[in-house]
Amino acid sequence: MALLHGRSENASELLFLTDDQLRKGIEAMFFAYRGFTADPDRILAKRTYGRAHHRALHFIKRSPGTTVNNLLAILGVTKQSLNRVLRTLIEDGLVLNEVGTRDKRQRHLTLTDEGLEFEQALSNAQSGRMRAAYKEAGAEAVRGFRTVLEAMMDPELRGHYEKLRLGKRL
Amino acid sequence: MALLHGRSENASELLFLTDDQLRKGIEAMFFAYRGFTADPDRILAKRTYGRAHHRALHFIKRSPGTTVNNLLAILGVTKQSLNRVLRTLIEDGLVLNEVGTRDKRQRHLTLTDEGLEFEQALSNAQSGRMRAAYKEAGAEAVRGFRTVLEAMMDPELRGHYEKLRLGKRL
DNA sequence: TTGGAATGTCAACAACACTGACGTATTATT
DNA sequence: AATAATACGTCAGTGTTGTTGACATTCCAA
Repeated sequence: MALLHGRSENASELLFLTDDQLRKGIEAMFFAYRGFTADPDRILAKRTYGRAHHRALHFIKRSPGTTVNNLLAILGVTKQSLNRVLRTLIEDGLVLNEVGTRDKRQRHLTLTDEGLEFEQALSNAQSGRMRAAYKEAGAEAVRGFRTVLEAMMDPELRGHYEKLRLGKRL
Repeated sequence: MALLHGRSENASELLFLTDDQLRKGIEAMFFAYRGFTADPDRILAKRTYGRAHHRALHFIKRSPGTTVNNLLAILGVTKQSLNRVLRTLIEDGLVLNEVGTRDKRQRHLTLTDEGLEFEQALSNAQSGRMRAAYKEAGAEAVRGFRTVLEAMMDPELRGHYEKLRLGKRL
């Protein structure tokens, strides 16, 4: 009896690992990511910008003075792809590109006032929906949300995420 | 005193709604989504397929016999965009395109045996990581994960998600 | 001084999205 | 029966974002 009970308890405990549950999680990620990007996308479209511009602005704001190489590692794209995006942002006066003082090969990236303003508009749009979702779901659900997301990251990317979590200067 | 206590309790309860917490959530979504798509992307690249093919295969498997219009609503793309993907999948013998019996204007989409096999390979790759994340995070975290994701969806898309959750015939 | 690292740029290409226009069945409405 | 609406497919053009590959420049370090 104890054995049977143990078995059934084990089964119910692992019920969240069934194929059906995993598929629901996959679909939830798909649909939620659409919502996640929908609001900033609308703002970006007005400027002929795309998500790549948003991502660059976000991480430059998060780590002001970051180098191109660091940004490449975080974004996970080629330098050619990032360069195209950075060039337009610099040309449009949203990003500042300064030659490094210690190592003059490096370029330090910072947001201009206009860049900060635009990033804020994007951030507000995106975090507005996130805040509503957090509020609706509650603190405990949010903890679970973040726990699962962190477990889904590539270890290497998790490194970048953790670093950013430390809350460097803004 | 009671008032002050009430205030402080309220503040700690809402600590998960700070700008910093929201930003962490945004970054978690970004990095996790990269991990979410990384494994299937590797398989797709071998065939000159992309994520669009994966999504089409996934939802055709999920709702066999679905129509093009229904798929368009779920995927949220234009018919031109979907058509390009469907055409290659049909040409390659992964998807079956059958004229409707009740309404001959409609085309019913189904996976062939080869399509099922390929979709399974993609699904295995993707749910492998998801399973590991679920296992690591635990059942309660997974509940929270899904709760927040569902709250982040567009209401219209949540409708599609809910329908799919009902678990139609496979 | 030489090698390598960091950065930038040019060109070509592919996936995937978009708009707009048009054609063809088929079904629904009047 | 004529007309309108629906479902689907297709052609053409455009834009964003990613990729490779090749090459130049600048600068640090051995």
